Amino acid sequence: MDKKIRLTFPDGSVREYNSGVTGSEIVEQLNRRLAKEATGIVVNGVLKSLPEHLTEDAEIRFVTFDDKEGRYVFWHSSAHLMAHAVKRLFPEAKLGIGPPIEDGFYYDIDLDRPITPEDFEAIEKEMAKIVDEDDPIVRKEMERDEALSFFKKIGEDLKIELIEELNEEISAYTQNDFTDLCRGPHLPSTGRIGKHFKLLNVAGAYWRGDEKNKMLQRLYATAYPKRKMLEEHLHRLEEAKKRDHRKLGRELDLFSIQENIGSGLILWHPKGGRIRRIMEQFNIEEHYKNGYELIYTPHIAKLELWKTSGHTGFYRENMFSPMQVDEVDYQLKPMNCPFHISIYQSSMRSYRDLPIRYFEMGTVYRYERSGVLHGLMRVRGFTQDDAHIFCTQDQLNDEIIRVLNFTLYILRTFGFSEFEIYLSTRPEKYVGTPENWDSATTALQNALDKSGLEYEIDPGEGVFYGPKIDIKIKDVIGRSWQCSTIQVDFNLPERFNVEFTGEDGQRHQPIMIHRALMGSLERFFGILIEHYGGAFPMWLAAVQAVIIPISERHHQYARILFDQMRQAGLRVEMDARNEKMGFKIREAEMQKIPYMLIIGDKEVEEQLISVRRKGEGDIGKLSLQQITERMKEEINAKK
RNA sequence: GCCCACGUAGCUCAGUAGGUAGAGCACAUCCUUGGUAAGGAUGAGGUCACCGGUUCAACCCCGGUCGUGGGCUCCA
Repeated sequence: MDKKIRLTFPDGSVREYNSGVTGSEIVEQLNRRLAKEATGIVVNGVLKSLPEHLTEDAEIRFVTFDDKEGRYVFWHSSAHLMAHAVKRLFPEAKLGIGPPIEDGFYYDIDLDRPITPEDFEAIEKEMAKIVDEDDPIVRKEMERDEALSFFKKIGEDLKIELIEELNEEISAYTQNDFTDLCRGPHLPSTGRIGKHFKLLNVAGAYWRGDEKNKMLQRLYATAYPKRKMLEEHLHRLEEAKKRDHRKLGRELDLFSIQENIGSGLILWHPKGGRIRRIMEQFNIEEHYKNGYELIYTPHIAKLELWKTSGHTGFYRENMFSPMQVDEVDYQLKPMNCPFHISIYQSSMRSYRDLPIRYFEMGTVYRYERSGVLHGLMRVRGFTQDDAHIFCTQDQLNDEIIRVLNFTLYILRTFGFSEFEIYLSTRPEKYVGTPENWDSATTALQNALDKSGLEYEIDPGEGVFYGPKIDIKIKDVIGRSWQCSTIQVDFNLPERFNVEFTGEDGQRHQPIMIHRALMGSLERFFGILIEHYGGAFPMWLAAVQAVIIPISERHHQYARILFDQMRQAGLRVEMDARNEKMGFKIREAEMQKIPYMLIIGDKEVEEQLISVRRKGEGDIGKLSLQQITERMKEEINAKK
């Protein structure tokens, strides 16, 4: 009855409480502000609801929306709130799962009638009503049979399916007329959620992510404890929309995708083409510096080649259909590797030749299901900065380190500084010997350790032919994109019987590394567009400066400047249109051109140039030589 | 591929109980020669994604196809 328990707080202090005290009670006494903000309590490392009773000595800490765990609770309860509202409006709706996600939460709902954005308001209204009711959210533990009969009674078939597979303790949370199967934890009452929520969109999602299952309607939404936070989040979404590479691609005339050409096939317009050329040139030069040889290979080859490589087996669903030429089947290439191997095999290789590093800007075609295509990010024809390294076992370690450093150098030059790195190890189905896998995995891991970079291990996530390192880059608004991949391959050397002559005069099989740094140029370009919001740094900008003569009598001088700057290798244009200066400046700003060079009477007379920097405004007068130098410095600094 | 939504001028979007369409920007011509984010006038521009059906009549209703978007799944 009067049992006391000792609770340890994060600052190390220890207090005594009556056994059975709840988190809510403790935090009420402790700190009124925290009491308002706390969404849950962590007891000995386990996240729990505030109203749960504590009966043992423990270390405790309260979590708020500022903590990951706190947000989890907040959004989880928000998901229940939304489901509750949906059930009130559509009692026949059946509930799937409704977890918190990165920026909010969703709930999968089985309902014959499609939910449309027009319904959002009604759902939000009902949610607000439930918040006003401030219904206590009560946990109840259930026996399996009890849970089954309860959810059967209320017709929640999908929940039944979940219960049948549950091994842990079964619990449900009830708020007023709504009960949901749930592990929890939750906020103490619906009023604690507040009204700063918003339904964002609705999309189809297969029950349990399996396309053989029924398609449910997934309602996405978000919620925040404060109005301002919700507004900021919505603002971020707006920002992301503004940066959308598909929108910018059109506005800046970089590329297009056209119906009569085909889905997932990119047309690079002149400005996009310029930027691509710069990306390629830089990339190729750096590859030469790093000991690679540039090669070119065809876009199609006999189907037989792809049988040898095994692609017709394990890669079949991603390949375009073969075409017949002179009664022989040919295949559009989905990868470059077999060609690189064929070049390797065009003559005898000695251990003295290794490592051999073949590099290609290889254009490949892959069949992607229509629903997954997305601007430049997911296409059916793309060009990879692809390379294959053939080396000995002894060289593997050094090669991986080289590749890793090279990758990071390239990515950093393009303006990315944050990375997420994953090491994927041997999956259940694999080729090669466990010993080879181990040594290759060790080599990858050693390289990562030496680099001093943080990385995560994805156990069993390797490709069947070898372990790999994937590098994701983070863009300015915090989204991550996978571009680079470094993969060890035990499969192809075996299939093609790739060999070299060793010191001992015997034939040996080299190890093969596949690697792409930017990955797909198309996708990398898309990421760059969004990363820079279309305002490319000088070294990448399609147009680095536009010359703006104020009136026709300045054209002659402007023309001379234009020619000279072009001669100096700068990407300059001249806006000789019959428009006012303000108009031309506005346009240049919107086109995100870094420099505007204004030429009027004063400039002609003084033989100077008025320089306006995008986003900054007038920065004064410079001579042709000064502005040329300034621009070149910026270009060389690649900033 | 699947679910939902969408497809009107180069772009952004109006539009009609079913009677072959409209704005702004962009474009062309003319006027204007203008100092740091939109000068003015006139004009041209559309098989209303495509194919079929219903109807006296379809951009609108119905079916199919293609494409786009949000997701599922997969991945560079």
